[in-house]
Amino acid sequence: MDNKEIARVLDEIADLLEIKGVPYKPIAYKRAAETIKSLSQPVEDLTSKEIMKLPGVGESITKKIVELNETGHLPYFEELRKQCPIDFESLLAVEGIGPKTVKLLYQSLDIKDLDDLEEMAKHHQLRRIKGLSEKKEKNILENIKYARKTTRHLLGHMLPLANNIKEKLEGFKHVIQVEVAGSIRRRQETIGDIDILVVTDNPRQVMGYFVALDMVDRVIAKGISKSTVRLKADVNCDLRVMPEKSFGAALLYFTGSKEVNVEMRKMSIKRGLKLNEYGLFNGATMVAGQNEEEIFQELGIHYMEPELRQNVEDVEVAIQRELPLIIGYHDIRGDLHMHTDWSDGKSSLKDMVEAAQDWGHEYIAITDHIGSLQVPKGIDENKIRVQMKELDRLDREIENITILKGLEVNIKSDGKLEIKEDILKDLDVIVAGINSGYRQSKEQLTDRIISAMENQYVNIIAHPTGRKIHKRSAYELDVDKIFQTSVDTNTYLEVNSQPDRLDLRDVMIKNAIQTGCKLVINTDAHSIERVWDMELGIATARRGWAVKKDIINTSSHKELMKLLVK
DNA sequence: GCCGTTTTCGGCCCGACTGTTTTCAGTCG
Repeated sequence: MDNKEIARVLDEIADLLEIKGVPYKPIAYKRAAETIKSLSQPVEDLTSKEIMKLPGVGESITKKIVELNETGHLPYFEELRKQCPIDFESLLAVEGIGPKTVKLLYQSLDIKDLDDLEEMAKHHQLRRIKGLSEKKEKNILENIKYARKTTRHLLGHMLPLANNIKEKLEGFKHVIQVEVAGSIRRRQETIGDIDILVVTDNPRQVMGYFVALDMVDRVIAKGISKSTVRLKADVNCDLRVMPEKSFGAALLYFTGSKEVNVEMRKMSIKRGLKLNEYGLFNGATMVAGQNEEEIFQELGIHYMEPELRQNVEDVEVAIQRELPLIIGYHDIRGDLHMHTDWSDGKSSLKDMVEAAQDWGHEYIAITDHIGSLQVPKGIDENKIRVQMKELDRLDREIENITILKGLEVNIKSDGKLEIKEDILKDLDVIVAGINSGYRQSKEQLTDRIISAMENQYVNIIAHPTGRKIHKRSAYELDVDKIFQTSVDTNTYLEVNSQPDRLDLRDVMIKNAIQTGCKLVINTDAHSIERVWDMELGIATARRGWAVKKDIINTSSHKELMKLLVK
């Protein structure tokens, strides 16, 4: 069983125990589920002893994980489920419904899923239950609609929207300070809602301004300290007003993650302090709160970059003061995977170069697709020579940026490259990727990538796992083998910055780096606007604990050219 | 069920908001 499935079982056990009213165990199962979810390797590959060492996993849960791995079944879980056969995930997705209400609904009306719930609500059965009411029934009916269509949104789509709202607030006279918090600040690859914090001298005015912004669809709640709106982009946005002296504590708290918050509060208690969204307190005295840095400092632990605030272990590493100095947003000096209208791109060569210059790149590689069945708009082999001359001309014409000549080539299903090799030796950068035949076996796909890496001209493996968020999962690969071959052959694995790819993803990046791999962060941009996706790739690398030296395109042009020789 | 710079037993994050609570439980973040 893979980690996701095991975590799901543990999660559901927690829900089931919660409903039965068992105290504390649900928290334990939830925590274990979180640990398994964030694991960078399959738990199947671990021994019992190793599993037991994982945070939040003890003897009892270890036994259950091993049993699941070995037999695919867990009688303990199946028994619990038989006692209450409820679709928790969908019911708990309804705003305002928690475990207690699920229990109440099940016991009084035998409600097991969203359809049951909607049926009963429509027929005004909920209001008859003691503890519920007409108002609650109406709320539930309204919220079912959102629960049904709630999907998480891509970071790449939400980040510009959040920044736009932030800018509008910054321009409003009563706003003193404003920051985007929540999962966007952690740069999580998908986002549930947008959280924004402000300091203001006039909360009422700010709230009025906020709910009237042109991107707002409707107002869900409007108060002096908190307002929630539904944006036209089909996502909720919360605005909270905080006192200036608490801004850092609030930012820390509203940035999360939840697990990190819980862990930091526990840690504060151990130090005789109390941490909440208003500050860090010693008795009644506030010892820190205006900014995040001073809170970490007072606690005597490493400052945690928002991208590193994922789980309990991150806090533990911060306590040990062993967090790495992760790559910065200005450390990247070039983009080695870009397309133009010579193939399937939308912008001209010159426009792409100028966009890259605007971003601040010192060098870029133009890597148009070779024409093939999959990429009918690709550049044909004769035209490559013409483009090469054009690139040389542009390189001379445009100052302060070096243009490298490259290509993106398809790795065929037999592992060979879809191009005659004699042309490759005249190019600076070869990006190879799988753009067809994802359905092969794990062995075949692994061998395909490995034989591409063994090709003397291939420098970069593009979007190595092929996943597309919300569309398709990563293909099955023997990643250990691929990471090792990457090290052995000086072939670099890409962190692709396209909003729905972000591939390699964070946990994989962490693993690759531990194996000794060097990576490259590329945009794979097909138009000038997408040159700015670089920020998303960097964010992903930061979440994967990458430092500057792990990423080849933090090098100068001169150093880079050495790295591109196999 | 897990865990240990108070602990192998006895705790387990915290505050705000909502609804219907007449003093608080449930939910959320």
